[in-house]
Amino acid sequence: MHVEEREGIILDLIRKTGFASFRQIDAALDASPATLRRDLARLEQAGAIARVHGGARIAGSEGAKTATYPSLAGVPFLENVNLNRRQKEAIGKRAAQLCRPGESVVIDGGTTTLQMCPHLAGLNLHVVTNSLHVVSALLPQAGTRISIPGGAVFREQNIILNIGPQDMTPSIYAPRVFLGAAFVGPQGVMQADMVLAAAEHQLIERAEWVALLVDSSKFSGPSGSVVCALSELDVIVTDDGISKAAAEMIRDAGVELIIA
Amino acid sequence: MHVEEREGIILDLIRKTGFASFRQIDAALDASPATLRRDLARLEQAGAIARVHGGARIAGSEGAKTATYPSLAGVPFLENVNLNRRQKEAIGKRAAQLCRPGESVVIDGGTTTLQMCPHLAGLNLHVVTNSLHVVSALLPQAGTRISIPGGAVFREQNIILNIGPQDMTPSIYAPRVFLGAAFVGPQGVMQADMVLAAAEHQLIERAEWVALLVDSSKFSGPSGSVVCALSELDVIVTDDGISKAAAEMIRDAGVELIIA
DNA sequence: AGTGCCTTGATTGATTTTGATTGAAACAGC
DNA sequence: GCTGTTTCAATCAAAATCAATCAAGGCACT
Repeated sequence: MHVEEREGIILDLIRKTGFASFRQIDAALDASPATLRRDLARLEQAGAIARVHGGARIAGSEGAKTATYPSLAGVPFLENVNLNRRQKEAIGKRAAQLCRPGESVVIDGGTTTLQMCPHLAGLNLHVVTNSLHVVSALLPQAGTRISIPGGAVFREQNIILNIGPQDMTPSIYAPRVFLGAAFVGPQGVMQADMVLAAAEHQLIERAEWVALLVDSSKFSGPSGSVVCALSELDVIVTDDGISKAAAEMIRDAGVELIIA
Repeated sequence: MHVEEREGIILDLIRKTGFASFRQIDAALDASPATLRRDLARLEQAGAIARVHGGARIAGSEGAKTATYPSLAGVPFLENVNLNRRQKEAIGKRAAQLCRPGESVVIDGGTTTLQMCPHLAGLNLHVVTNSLHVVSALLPQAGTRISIPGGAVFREQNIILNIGPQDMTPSIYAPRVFLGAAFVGPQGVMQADMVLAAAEHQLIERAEWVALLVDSSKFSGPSGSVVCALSELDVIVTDDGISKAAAEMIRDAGVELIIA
């Protein structure tokens, strides 16, 4: 565990709700309190956070004493990359095994689906994505063909979205889709924000097979904009932290459940 | 095992996740730590990576503190970026002045046109581009809208090219085009490679106004695939190294010549 | 073969990071 | 106010990492 890695996780923790107690940070990271305090001191020095007795909060939010809601809207999603990173990596690796060499797949944007990318080298896939992060991650893989839909770039979500009447051109259509999501509940798959929900809807509306990649924390939490119903999915890949109730809900909807 | 081979493996390792610890690198390569440290020092000197205690990460991504956009930093561009850099910067800056606030423009890929990007902040432009590098450069500019055509990503050139029958969707059409080129001669504007030539042809075929950005070295050299005739251009922006003969050729073709 | 140059690997000591300990400071309850 | 508990900061020793130096080996060229 290195300095930057720890600082990234700490920042993610703090940005998640605007505040993180020292105990939370200590529980999340495997390092001595002294080291964590030094990390906090560095981050404070850099102006990224403001320390208070017992924890730290986002710098520049002095006025907002009231609890801020966990909001993904407007927050560049890369900040969540380090959250539950271990699980996301496992899920991404497992999901990559679902790919068949040479086929065409759609990879949605999101921090979990992004973790598939390192494991796709050598499969000679044709990847269709609307995520600039995915494009960036796949560029070094010489054997992977990349196609993207045209449209406007939305910088908060770092996705490309065609908001006109046209949809993805048929020439870059791929039948199998790997989807990410912010929350999953009985109402279906959800995204934190309408733009993302619309983007994902574009991706799956003509799909023949849809896999959802989510870490188990996504099965509880606030809700958002509905992308699709659970029954529209074929597979869900998640980690072993999933509750029995959630697993049952998934099976009841007729969706295959894979624990990475 | 040669130097370049090792450096390539190290770079791949680092690009895989954006960071690689020294132990990982040491485990992956059969060379002494001293040699690997020398490799890292060279790569850092070249600006490809940034070393931190315990490892190294991609240059330009300042940890999780600021890395919010997908960065193409570290993605191989043409070696040309630093070639005639002074001139290219001047040309880019001058060409940016040709933009009118709020308008829609097309910016072609290439090392010269790329130099326009830093000067476009605040103009509230709508930029249409097929270059991933341009997208990357414009992402931090909050006021600049970015649109891209759909299609396949060509990694050598880092451009998006629609090779199907469809062309750029009308909704992201922009009438004024800033073009780059590899070579300019009496036969017209040329690119070193057919893919690039085809991409640029797509860009200008419906343009109402075309500016060509080239440093003066481009007026002599080998030729390539023709993109368009000189007479199809409206403006050429170049540096003061241009020869009298070339300047005359341009004026004879009825094209305005701007020396940056 | 001999020379000079470059790359590599090993050794050493310096620097950085880390975890534990201790005393000071802040907080909560009475 | 006062006291017990928690949190914080400073210090120190151990471990890890880094940089500098030097000798050995490879390669081109004479």
